[in-house]
Amino acid sequence: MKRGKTASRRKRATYRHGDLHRALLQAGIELARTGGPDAVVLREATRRAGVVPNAAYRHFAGRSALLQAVRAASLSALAVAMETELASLDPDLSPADQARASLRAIGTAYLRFAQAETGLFRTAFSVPDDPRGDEDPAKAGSTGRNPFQLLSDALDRLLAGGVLPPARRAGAEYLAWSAVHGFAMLLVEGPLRGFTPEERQAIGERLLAMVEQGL
Amino acid sequence: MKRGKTASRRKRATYRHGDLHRALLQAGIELARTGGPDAVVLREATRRAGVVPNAAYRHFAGRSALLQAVRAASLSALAVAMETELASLDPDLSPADQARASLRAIGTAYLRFAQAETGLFRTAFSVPDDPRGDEDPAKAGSTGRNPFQLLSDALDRLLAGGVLPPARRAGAEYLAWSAVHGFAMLLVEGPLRGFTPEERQAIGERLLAMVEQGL
DNA sequence: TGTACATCAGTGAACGCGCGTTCACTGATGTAC
DNA sequence: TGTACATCAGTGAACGCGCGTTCACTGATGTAC
Repeated sequence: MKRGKTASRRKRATYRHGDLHRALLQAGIELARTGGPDAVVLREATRRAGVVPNAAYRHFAGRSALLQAVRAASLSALAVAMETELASLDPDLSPADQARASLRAIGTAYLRFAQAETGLFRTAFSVPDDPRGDEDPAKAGSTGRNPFQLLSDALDRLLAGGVLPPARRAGAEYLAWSAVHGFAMLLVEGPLRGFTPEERQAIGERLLAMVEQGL
Repeated sequence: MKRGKTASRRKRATYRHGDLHRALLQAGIELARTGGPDAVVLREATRRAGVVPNAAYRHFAGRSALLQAVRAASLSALAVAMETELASLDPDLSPADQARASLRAIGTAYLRFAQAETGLFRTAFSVPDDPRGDEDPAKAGSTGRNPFQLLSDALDRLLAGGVLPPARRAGAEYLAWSAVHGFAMLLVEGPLRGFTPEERQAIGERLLAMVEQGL
């Protein structure tokens, strides 16, 4: 039986792998998707790539370098989810309504991503990483903005639309982020795991309303 | 050099330990305090208790049983922190102000605990555990109420004081909890680790104001 | 008050596990002549 | 167009590590007589 190692290594036509860096990253993402950051294990990634364990060291400095790359990919996937949600907004709204809608879209995308891609979500935020001024494009979506920047943009629109008083703009990212992040964490790996989809949806909407109201 | 094992085992006057159950739990709590849930390692706990590894099995079914006990203790410690904060409130306030103050006290205690006892905080919420209807006294504070129940009590007071409209009472726990929990997580093991104490304090206060306003 | 004995808390030794990482190697590839 | 050769991606074997857990044991304690 023992598949994997031997089997997939046989499959390779050539002695060289071809694109091992990519394959390892892909395997790492798959591991994170299933089991979160702790599941990103060097040996398992090489197994999935059909390669001997130490081969990974030609492409990554070590396990933590691989994990780092997987984290960047997770953040990028979240950014893409936000961008997709934003793109679906009605462009004919007034600036103020547009701004409100985009903040909700960011929040909705965040909660959806956390629930649909739990492992990647947990991986994305598993390690400290100050979002202020982080311009790594590997963490961005297709607009080149990372999740934190997309949230900031939405808040800027609220300010411009006259919805958010200037005095409350500074640091508003952290208030909105905290609320949505907390709910996501409680749902995803916390005590609210048992919530039904209906409960999740209902509380999620009320949470976004609370943020909009309370900001 | 090699201290610990030999040294502390020698210290024991009698062949029997005396209160190994307690000692293991205490060691587990200490480990969690320093390194979070993953740091609760059976062998290390027995080492600290000055006992051979398998001795733990007389008192706990296995590692996960020990971790479970440590989690309960962490929740209990959080409940106590909340109770302490509540006890310091001015009793002469109007019911409405009293209610508002107690919700803030709960939130403040939560954020303080997360920052002062990061390891225990992370341990407390590391595993799913539906708070609804969990009456385990090991998770409660000295009033017999666990953290979730203390939050519910505060919201009930807001309702009774006429601050919170009845239609918004149901599920309000999850809105308040999410906001505070999210901020705590981002501070404690997330991207906001780099915040200064001043930033933490300022954003924390605004967050609690947002919840009060937006509920 | 003294002794035999059952209980069971803690011992000592050993397992198998999968991990990250290091070493000296081999052989496919692409480049210089 | 053909050949020698340097490069370096992937191999094979091995480390040391700490973990959770199981086994057959031993000896301190407290109870029954």
